[in-house]
Amino acid sequence: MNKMHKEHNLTKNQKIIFDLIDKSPQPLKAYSILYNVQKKGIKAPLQVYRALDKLVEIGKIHKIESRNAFIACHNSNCQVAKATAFSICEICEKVTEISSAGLSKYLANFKDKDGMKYSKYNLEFFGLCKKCTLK
Amino acid sequence: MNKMHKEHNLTKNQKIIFDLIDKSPQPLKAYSILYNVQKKGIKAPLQVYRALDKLVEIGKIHKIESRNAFIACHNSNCQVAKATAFSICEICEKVTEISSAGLSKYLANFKDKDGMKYSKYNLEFFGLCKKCTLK
DNA sequence: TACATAATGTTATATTATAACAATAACTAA
DNA sequence: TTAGTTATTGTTATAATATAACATTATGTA
Ligand SMILES: [Zn+2]
Ligand SMILES: [Zn+2]
Ligand SMILES: [Zn+2]
Ligand SMILES: [Zn+2]
Repeated sequence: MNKMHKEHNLTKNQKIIFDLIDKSPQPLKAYSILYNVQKKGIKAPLQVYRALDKLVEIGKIHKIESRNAFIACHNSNCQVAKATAFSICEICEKVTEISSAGLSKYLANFKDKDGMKYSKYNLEFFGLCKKCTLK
Repeated sequence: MNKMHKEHNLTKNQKIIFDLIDKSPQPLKAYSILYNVQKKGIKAPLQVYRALDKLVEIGKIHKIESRNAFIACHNSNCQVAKATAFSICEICEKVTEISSAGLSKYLANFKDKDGMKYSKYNLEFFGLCKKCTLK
């Protein structure tokens, strides 16, 4: 396998599943992924979930928790899935990863009154996207 | 009970389920709730989910999305479940609702580059609580 | 009253996710 | 190289989370 790239060397299943998610304009759910990759030999839910777990772990995809769905990371700053923010349209379900230096900085530095130390966060904003606002 | 909330007259099932969640020191999952209220005559998952949906809608409880679990609101500022923030310990799973005027203000005013208008957000911080840090 | 709305009870089913175990592939170090 | 180790895969079964559909009962309101 080609080792020239510094990117993670995805395995066969991981690559099949990442490519599908990466091409999708909206988040995909696990069983929809399964249905779409069955022609490529991935037959069981666990094969999908294992690839998803790994892809989340290395930051290639993110899970949209409120939707149980997965989206490819398009934010080059975000090597690992430890600081994520998304906007979600409640009508058309369009999801966009938010890339804001100000927001990242604010949240990375946030400290609560108990002095708890945070290593990770996930933020989901909900509202109407531009398109749906005009309707 | 928190009187800052607008008083909703909870129905019988809603009250049984809210009381259970309110007394719990940690978030409860739907089927654990079901198990615990069966002696009070609530027999089916749907009875639990319907009460949970309503309680979330009126802001008496919140769903911790990353855990599929429910916690009572102890934040008097939080009339409705439109602006929520939690800290979650990744070892002991202790969850605390964050009440920070600065954070609320920052997030309520946040605007992304597409000019999307947000009506709601949910933020989950992950890390180690004080107790687990000392171990 | 009569109508509308909300909540309940019940059965069945859909959706999301993991357990357990055997086999293979890939990586590491003597 | 070769054995030991770890990661990944394949497979079957099952657990955990959540909703559909429909009949009934309670509550609010004109
Ligand atoms: Zn990202
Ligand atoms: Zn939209
Ligand atoms: Zn609250
Ligand atoms: Zn802890």
